Amino acid sequence: MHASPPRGLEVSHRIISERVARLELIKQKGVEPYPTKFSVTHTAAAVLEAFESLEKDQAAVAVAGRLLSKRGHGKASFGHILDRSGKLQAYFREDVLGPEGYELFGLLDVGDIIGVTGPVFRTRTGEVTVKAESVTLLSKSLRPLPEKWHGLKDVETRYRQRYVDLIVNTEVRRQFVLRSRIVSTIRRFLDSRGFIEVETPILQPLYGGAFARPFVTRHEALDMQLYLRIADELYLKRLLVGGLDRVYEIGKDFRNEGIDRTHNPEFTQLEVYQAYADYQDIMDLVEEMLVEVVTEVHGGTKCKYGEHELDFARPWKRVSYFGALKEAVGADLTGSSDEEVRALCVKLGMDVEAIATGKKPGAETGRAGAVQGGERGGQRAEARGVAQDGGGGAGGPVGGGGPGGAGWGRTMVRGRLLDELFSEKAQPNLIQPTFVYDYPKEVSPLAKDKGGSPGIVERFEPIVAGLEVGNAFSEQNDPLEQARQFDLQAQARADGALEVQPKDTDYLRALEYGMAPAGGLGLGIDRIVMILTDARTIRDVVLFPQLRAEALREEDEREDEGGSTPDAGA
RNA sequence: GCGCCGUUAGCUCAAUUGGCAGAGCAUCUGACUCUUAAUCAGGAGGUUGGAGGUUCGAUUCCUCCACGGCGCACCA
Repeated sequence: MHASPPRGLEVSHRIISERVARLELIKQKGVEPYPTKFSVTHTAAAVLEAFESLEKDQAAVAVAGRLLSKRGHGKASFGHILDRSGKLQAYFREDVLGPEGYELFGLLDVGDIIGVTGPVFRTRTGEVTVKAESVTLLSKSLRPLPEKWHGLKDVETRYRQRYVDLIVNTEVRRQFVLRSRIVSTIRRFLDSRGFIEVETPILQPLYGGAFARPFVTRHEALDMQLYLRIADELYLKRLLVGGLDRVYEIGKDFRNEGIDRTHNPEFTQLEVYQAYADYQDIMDLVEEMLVEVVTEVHGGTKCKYGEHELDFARPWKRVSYFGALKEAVGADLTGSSDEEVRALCVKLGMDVEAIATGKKPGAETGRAGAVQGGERGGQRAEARGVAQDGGGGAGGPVGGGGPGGAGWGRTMVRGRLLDELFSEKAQPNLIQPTFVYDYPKEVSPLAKDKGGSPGIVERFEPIVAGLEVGNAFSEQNDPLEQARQFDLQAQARADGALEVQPKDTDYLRALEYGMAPAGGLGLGIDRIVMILTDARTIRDVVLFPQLRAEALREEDEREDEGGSTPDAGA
């Protein structure tokens, strides 16, 4: 499907007209082409499974699905039908169906949805087949399916018309079934541990819990502006205050940012909060949960992703943030000064000034891709906002004109450079499932300080195949400290940092009642599904990825179709 | 937002240096009662994504536009 549909439509229109003509013939025969119901006894897979006994008993089965192929041989034909479980061959004979029945079969097109009843047998070539004693048209198809051999490859059409993609590309179908199993396994895992699934507002008067520009919408009756949530975090932690000690939510977050191979504007995120736990407990939780998920979909802890053979077996590698950095750049930057970090970056050929001022060309890459779905609450991001003291975008909190690329404040350069170093040098090497823990405080203001380690917070990210798939920490539950962080953010906001969330005074009020110590986690479901289904782009694990509007000329098509009526089937 | 690449029949793809736009599958007609990329014979199907330009002549070269892919930026 390309922008304008022109000539091609004339042809497809011809094929459609032929099918419409056959549809009319079917109606003239008194056959209802769109009946309401068909009683199915077996799926295709069930027939294959139970073949031996079905054949012995000569039991008639009733199967239904889409007719994928027709191979006519005069007074007999073969065809395959596809249902939710797979494909099954059917055999149609005139002497069984009768002249009327066989004639009706002749009016069927590949793509029609039909029901077939009859006994099963094995053909001379060994394929389990239903011998049709009756055929029922269940839905007439008017559009031709893509070619049987090469299938549908055009990615644009595959995304725009996912329904066609799902019909003809079995691998795509399998992938989305797997996605569903991954999510249900996660639910089962958490449910069995006493977590309850909750639903918090998607339409929010104040957005928060991450550092991102939101989508803005409007409630007419209330006459107020609302935002689509960018994270669930602040609402879920309110529930901890309320005494729901183990909660989780799986839902869509919306971030008004660029689209690329790892970012869709709406994406699915799991957030989990467990009272009386810290980030170490959450690490265990993540390990155990993913082992269960991977085992469910792959039958073991191993999984291929691109060139890599991943193994999710416990225990995962655990490496501190500065340890990973040291391994990557050969220098221990723990407690390093701004100048030391800067000097190292210069030595490594990084454009320090550009990074520091937020204008670096062509860097900052690793982190970007990493987090969709991965990073929960955006602790780091908030930190960033806090640090911004200059430069960037002007205007209101939302929807201002600028790109939001405010310059990095002098106080924040170290954190920014560290992050850059980590994304560029350390993260890409972390292929096997790894926990990177103990992050610099500069980039994690909602996490709790690590006792005895100034400047470090209790936070970790699970990294798989070089991608951040989540973000977790021991939650900040000191209301006064949290208020200080909010005030710092307000400062950054005033300085023009578009992505910084507004101060959420109700959230602070909640914390003031007292929130149990807790560990929290955000896990990017899309990212997890990508890894477990060996998908290269997020669009392959999102059923209907966001695309620009298609130039559909529906009216024109309709008019054209009304035109000539080919001699087909007459 | 920027750069590069792409868009040819319903689908998958060809087309020498600018010289009559092709194939396979699908479709249509005919034959065929165990085929399975069924087979055999015959036919139809195109304003090469859109609009301009250069040229005797444009799928091919140039400009603009639309959509997509990749990269960058943004961001998670």
